[in-house]
Amino acid sequence: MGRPPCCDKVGVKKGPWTPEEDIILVSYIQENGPGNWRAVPINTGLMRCSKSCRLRWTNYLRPGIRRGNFTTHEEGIIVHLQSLLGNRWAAIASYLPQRTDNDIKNYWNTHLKKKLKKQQAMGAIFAPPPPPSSSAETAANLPAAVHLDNHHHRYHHDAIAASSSTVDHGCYSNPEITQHTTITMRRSPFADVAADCSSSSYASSMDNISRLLGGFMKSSPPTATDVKPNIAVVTDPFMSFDRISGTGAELAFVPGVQQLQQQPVLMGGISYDDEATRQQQQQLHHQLPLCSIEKWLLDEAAEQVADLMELSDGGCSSLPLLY
DNA sequence: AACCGTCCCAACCGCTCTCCG
DNA sequence: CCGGAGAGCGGTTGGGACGGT
Repeated sequence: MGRPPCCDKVGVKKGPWTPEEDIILVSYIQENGPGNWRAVPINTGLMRCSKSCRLRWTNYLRPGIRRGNFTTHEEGIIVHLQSLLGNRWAAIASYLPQRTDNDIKNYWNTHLKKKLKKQQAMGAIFAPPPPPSSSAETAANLPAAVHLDNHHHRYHHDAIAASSSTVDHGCYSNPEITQHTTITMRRSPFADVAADCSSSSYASSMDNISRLLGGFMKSSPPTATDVKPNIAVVTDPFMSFDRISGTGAELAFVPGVQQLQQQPVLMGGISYDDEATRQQQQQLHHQLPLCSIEKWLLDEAAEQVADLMELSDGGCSSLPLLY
């Protein structure tokens, strides 16, 4: 233990970021892409530690961040995922690419926790809802009305997290599978440029500094079209919950529609185009019943994929990106 | 108007994970 | 395999905004 905090150095500035600092940071990332955070303060002259730069970028400056009030739909997703995954905010955030884990965490701590407590006190405990396909009935049962305003959902499932979560949700009936398997999906820092940002504070009023810098996406960071070939759309919704032995496997998927491109799903250096592997995974799926929350999410995902396709057809430049 | 308490969120802290030599 | 460095994640906090008295 004991590595000294990176921000303990003398001369390292703390506290709120100024617009000038933001612009410097964004300009640098525009040129060099995100990553290698250690080099950022050195090369930019920012008196900030690398961590602070990364945080500022991921939580505030990166394109596509949606600010402002959470929709009831987003609330619903957060509540369900929290019960499923526990306080794994990064995992939850991967379902809401326009929101940062920090935002979700804050929203949970300041709003949803209270809201749930209140509801529980009133005896109205959130129960896993039936799939939304049952329309009006479903809407009544959901903690929040479902508005499909988030077009770019990617679905993340972490079986380990779910099974080891302190929240006993009772979704997984096969402990052997849940114990040894994991899937991790990460949102791209470049995803969802087309988010509509409503904002009020400094940084929000800047509407993301990146927007001020018109051609932000022009250089090294992967663009939507750059990355698009790595997105595999999986027809079988069960595919989406692949259980792969080991850790660190990353799989991109959008369940419920035809495969858009015949590309291997290559995430984190692991390719899933191998047919034998695929079949093994499918076998695992069929051993593993989905809980209602997962079903709900999958059904919802199918609808969102339709939105997604519409968007991409409609010339939207910000398809979900994965890395 | 001044004070006080509460709320909210951006940012920090510290731990864990992952990668690489 | 091991250790160090960097990156990522979740919990916590500081302080500004806001509302009530």
